[in-house]
Formats: sequence, structure tokens, C-alpha cells
Amino acid sequence: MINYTDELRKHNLKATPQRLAISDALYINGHMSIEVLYELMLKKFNSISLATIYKNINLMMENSFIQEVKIPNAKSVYELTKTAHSHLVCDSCGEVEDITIDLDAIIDEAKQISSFKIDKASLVLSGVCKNCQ
Amino acid sequence: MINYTDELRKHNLKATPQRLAISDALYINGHMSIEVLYELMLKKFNSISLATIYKNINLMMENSFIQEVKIPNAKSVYELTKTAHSHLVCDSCGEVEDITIDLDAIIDEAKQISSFKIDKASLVLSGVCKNCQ
DNA sequence: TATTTTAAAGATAAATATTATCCTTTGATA
DNA sequence: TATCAAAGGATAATATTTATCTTTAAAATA
Repeated sequence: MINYTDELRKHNLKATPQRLAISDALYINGHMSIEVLYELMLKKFNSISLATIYKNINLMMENSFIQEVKIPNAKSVYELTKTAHSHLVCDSCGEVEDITIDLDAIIDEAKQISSFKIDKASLVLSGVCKNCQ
Repeated sequence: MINYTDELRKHNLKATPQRLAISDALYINGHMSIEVLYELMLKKFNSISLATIYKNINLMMENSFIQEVKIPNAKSVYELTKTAHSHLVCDSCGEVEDITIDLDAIIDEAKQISSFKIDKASLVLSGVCKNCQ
């Protein structure tokens, strides 16, 4: 188990017990929706407020400690910020997995055929996971 | 100007004036949020209900007549369904543009390194558009 | 370590966004 | 043109997210 105290502070976030628990939950589960995260946090802090979840998620995003992953036909999930990567989503069970694919060639191609200055690529691949096949 | 009557019917959607107007608006504007679409439709039908917008957007999505585009840090926009393509988003003005890039190589790579059965790829590139540079 | 300061937590109200319901109207088919 | 299922409008009900206010606690500092 990692202690996220320093990591939070590096992102200008006070290391409160609630934030440490959110960090742990995201570390363990990888990707969580607001709803699921709230349910889980309620087990640890029986009086945690939903507003606390929202405030922390928003602040953690502003400070780049976590990131939102928008998924086709599903609610957003959140993950700890790590090196750039893409996502795999199971259309059957909803499971979200990280996958690292080099998108440089794609980005270069896009730069050539468009007039945009491109600096980020977000790729979500949908399909059926091993378990659901 | 295209007449979407037949196109709607092909997707099992009755061709009502409201739906024809929504189709036209999406054809002309390319990508629109619920909010902007509603504002625009109000100019044409001064008593159109917001519920009508939602009901139609949802039904049109179910029937694959339109598609939702989820964008990082912004509200979803909707577009008429066309052949598979990716999107470019301007972080400055929010403009969304279509871009066609072959993602087959990427999908093949993902298939090899994961245990998922992959059937769809959704790519959103972010940057700064010509106008905002 | 005690004190002070500032920010976060909790409770809850308010604001937004989305969906459901019910009645009226209308598009599509015969 | 008559019929009927479906769509529209009005609006209530839910769901989601944000704001406000008071209390509590993290972290800086004396």
C-alpha cells in the first residue's frame, strides 16, 4: 500500500484522511465513477458527504492529481494521473483497463492534414473483455 | 439543403418538423451541444419543449441516426452519423472538427497486446485551431 | 508543543441537467 | 379521411452537481 501524503502535497493538496482514502481507492480499483467511489468511501467514513467527493474530485483534477476518462455510452470514471495512455472499455461489463499505445504517428498524421496545433490525444477502444467473451 | 424525411424514416423515426429542424441544424453546424441546439430550435419553434430535444436526441441515438461525441473538459456534442472518423477539438474556442485518420494499425496493435475483442475506436485530438493560434 | 491560520469536511440548500408523466396533436398507413 | 400509434408540449419528478455556511482539522509558525 502506498502512502499518498507526499504525493498529494506535491500537488498542493492537503493530505486529509478522505483524500488519502480516495487516492487508495483509485490506486486499488484503477478507475471509479463518482457514484461507486462515494459508496466505497461511505464504508470507511460513515458520514462523508457527497459534496466532499465532488469537491475533491474537482480540485484533484484542477491540480492534475487525477484525470477524468470519458467513456462512450457510460458515466465518466476517474484515475490517478500517470504517464499518457489509452483505455479499453468492455461494452458488456463496463470494465475499464489502461493500455499503452504509441500515438505519435497518428498525431503526426493529424498535424499534417489539419490546421490545428495538436498537443493531446485521447483514445478509447471499445470491445469485450476476456471475462465476458 | 438536404431533406431528411427519408433518412429519418430509414432509421424508424417519424419525420416531424422538429426532427427535420434538428437534422438540418446538425447538418449545418456539424456538432452541437443540447443547450445550443435548444436555443437554436427555439428560434424556429417558439414553444418547443426542452423535453422534446432530449427525447429526440436520445431516440435518434438509439436508432443510430446521430452520435454523441464526448469531449475532455467540455459538454458532449452531437453529430449526424457518418462513416467512422475522429475529432479535433480546440481547447481555446471549443470548436469541434471531424478528421479522418486510419486507426486500423492502432486497433491491431491493441488487439495483440490485450485480451479484449476490440470493435471500435474513439479518438479525440485536442489542440488549438487555426483561428485561435 | 501550543497557537494561529487557512483550507477542508459535513450538512444541506440551491442550481442544473435529465427523465417521466399526462394530455393533446399529428404523421403515417389504409 | 379516418384510425392509431407515436410525438409534442407542459410540467412534475429525479438525478447530478455546485454553492453556502458552520464546524473541524491540517499545516505553518511562534
